[in-house]
Amino acid sequence: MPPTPAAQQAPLSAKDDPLVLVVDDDGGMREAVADLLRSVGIESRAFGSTAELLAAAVPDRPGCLILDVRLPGLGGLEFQTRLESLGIALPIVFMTGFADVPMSVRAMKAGAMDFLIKPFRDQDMLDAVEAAIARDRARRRERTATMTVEAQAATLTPREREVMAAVVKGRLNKQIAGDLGISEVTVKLHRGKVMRKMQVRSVADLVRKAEMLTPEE
Amino acid sequence: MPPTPAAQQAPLSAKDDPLVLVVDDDGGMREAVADLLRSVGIESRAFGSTAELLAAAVPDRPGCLILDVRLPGLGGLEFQTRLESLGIALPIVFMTGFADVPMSVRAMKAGAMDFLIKPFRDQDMLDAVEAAIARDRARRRERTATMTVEAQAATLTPREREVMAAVVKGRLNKQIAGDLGISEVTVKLHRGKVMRKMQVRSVADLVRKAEMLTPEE
DNA sequence: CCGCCAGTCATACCTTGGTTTGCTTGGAGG
DNA sequence: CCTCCAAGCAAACCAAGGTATGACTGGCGG
Repeated sequence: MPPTPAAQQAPLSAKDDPLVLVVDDDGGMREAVADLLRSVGIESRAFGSTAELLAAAVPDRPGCLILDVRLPGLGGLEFQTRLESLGIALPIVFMTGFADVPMSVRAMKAGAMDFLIKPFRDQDMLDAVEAAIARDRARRRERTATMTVEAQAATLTPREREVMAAVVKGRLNKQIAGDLGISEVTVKLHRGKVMRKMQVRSVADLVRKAEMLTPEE
Repeated sequence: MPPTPAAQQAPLSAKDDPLVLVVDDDGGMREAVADLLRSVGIESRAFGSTAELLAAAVPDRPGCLILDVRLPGLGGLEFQTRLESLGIALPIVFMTGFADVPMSVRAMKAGAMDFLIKPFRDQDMLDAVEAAIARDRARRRERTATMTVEAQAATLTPREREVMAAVVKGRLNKQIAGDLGISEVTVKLHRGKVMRKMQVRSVADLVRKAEMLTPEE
């Protein structure tokens, strides 16, 4: 990073450092978890309820959620469902003092990273948090890439989109021209524009990018 | 299916109908589960232990495993790990009379479909089994497709493999020739063979097939 | 009303891709 | 020893991809 002036590196601890959000109605527990995380250099913010968390302006950083299952207002499991319907895919580590098997299974089936019983071993929590952060990092990378491609695809005209779809399907220019009822030159023209707008130089790369656009799976 | 003679449809109940494997040391339980499954038209086989299951010649059909956690010999969870290391990815539905949260969480983290407490509601078991079978079907489809591609790729010579990799990367024939220190005509020759052996007619299809071959993810 | 832009086409030209034919070489296996 | 095959090269040829120039239309917004 030679081009970056050293002076501007001052607020280094941000943006890409993980931030863990802790929700528990027990202040002592919040403290304990925060201390534990701090001991391994992970920053955290604590909330007494899910409402508090939703009200707060949470910075956009990789991280995870540590959630008590038994919470005032809507419980941890309902909150998990709620977050998903809001399109928030932050990995969740549950913790609780009172839990039964069906509850933990439900949480895990809904995608929770872990489900710890209080009192848990520090290392178990740290392992879970570490795994959750790693997953979130991966998810964010994936999301960023997808959004870039979507932004590029958004600049395409309807016709260009049609042509791109056909090219990705492996159709020849000649065939595409026939399908769309236009001349081959025009197809080439659209095709060229697609390649430039999608910022690829080979059909192979175009295929890979196009596959990222709300396709099969 | 007009071309298929009706007479040959006799042994219809096989090959693609689901088969559920039940392992429980309690004979009554095995009976009950088998009856339940039969009531919705799902065939099953019961075993008294994991050893028995391993010893048996299980037909290759879509299905799942219903496993008691507490088993003679190695327990259900260890068996789950064991199956995975054996490359057997049959979805597992656990059931048990005695279980704690950590045990269920461990099972779910290891990929179990569900974890039911005896006595469970019939519908819960049926839902779990249905979901497990659906997953196994999807997995088998995926696996079949991958194996087909792998079989095709296996017929490629080392050189052809190199050329294919380069083509999929989007390299031009000219560049590939330079990279490999051979002439462009030869590259075209290999390239043509690759297209035939992989049974594709467009680079787009080749890219998709190549992506299925032990790539990134 | 005018300009912009998506969309269309033609002509011409060049680059890539792809096949065929024919020939060479070197190693593995019957 | 002879055959088979992966691997290579050349010449010639045709098909497909790609670009540039220039020109026309029709709709939409200022």
